[in-house]
Amino acid sequence: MESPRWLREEEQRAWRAYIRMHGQLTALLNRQLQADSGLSLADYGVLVELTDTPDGRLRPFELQRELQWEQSRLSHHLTRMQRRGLISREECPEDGRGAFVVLTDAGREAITAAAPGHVEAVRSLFFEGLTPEQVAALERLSTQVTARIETAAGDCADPA
Amino acid sequence: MESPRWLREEEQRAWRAYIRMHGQLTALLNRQLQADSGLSLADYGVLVELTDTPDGRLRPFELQRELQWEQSRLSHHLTRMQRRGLISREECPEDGRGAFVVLTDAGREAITAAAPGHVEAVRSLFFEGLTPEQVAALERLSTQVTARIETAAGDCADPA
DNA sequence: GCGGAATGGATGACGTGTCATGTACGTTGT
DNA sequence: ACAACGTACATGACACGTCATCCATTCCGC
Repeated sequence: MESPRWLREEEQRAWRAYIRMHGQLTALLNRQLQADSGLSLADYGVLVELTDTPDGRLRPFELQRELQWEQSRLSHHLTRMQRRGLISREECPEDGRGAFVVLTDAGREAITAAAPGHVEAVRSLFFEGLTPEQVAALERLSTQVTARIETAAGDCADPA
Repeated sequence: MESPRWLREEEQRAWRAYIRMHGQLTALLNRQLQADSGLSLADYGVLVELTDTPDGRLRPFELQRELQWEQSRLSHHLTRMQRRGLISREECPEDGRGAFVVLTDAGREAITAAAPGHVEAVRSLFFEGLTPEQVAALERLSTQVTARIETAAGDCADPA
């Protein structure tokens, strides 16, 4: 505790570069998506998950597991998407507490229209500047960190 | 345009892993910072910039350049930080339009108290899981992408 | 100097995210 | 059977971020 173990200089630089990169990247992606199709990245994520299921319907808790969102964030966001007609909610017969989130036709059209432009933006802003080795390294790095984070979070929630 | 050039599978995986990692990471860092010191990551960023100057004062547009924030976001955030007593605003003598953002004593105390815990969280959640090569690779990758993004953004703002 | 453009900054409206809490239903143990 | 607990989800309050817009001042060409 005496000396709080600052970051080494390379770590500082890497951290700042990373934070800056992510901020710029998501800002641009969000703007592109919003301008071209009226969707946010958050909307896009929800719609992708729904589109990935055969019948375009999921329980909120399944969506939550996939997106790794807070429950209340998801609930609020679904309310807003419902208001805009992108999804609808239905009751769940086999669990009186539960619900279903259902992709509407408008929702399916929106994601279908938005996807090509978004994918193209991700590619041109991000992947086209990287070598395959860098892409592989990024995946490894992200996976390692995520694993580390999840054990850390588990520790404080479930301290055996 | 005919076929919208989807991402390759490795890219898909890397992208999803990256998005997931970043979400979890910032969520945890934000929570830790908030719980331990009542600051958000945004507050922290502003206070760091101010602390990095000799007299703890900056023009808003300088802050904006460093943080790469939207101008109105900065303005709103400064208003909130001012309301909480972390900073104050002063008039700028040599430019009648301008202003100064000044670190208050409370602001300096807050960042001083918050920094060790935050740095430790960044280290333990992020850097301790990575090799020096990975850190270096991350910095290169981030720098490359940022450069790419900035030329792209420049292009559409200033199309010669 | 004067009119127009550019710059520094603030603000209101509105969508978004978090925390704390509420509610209703299911599950489990006795 | 019923109390206790857990799970699925919603909600209100409030902080945060973006967009469009506004105001004041400075800069620049004439």
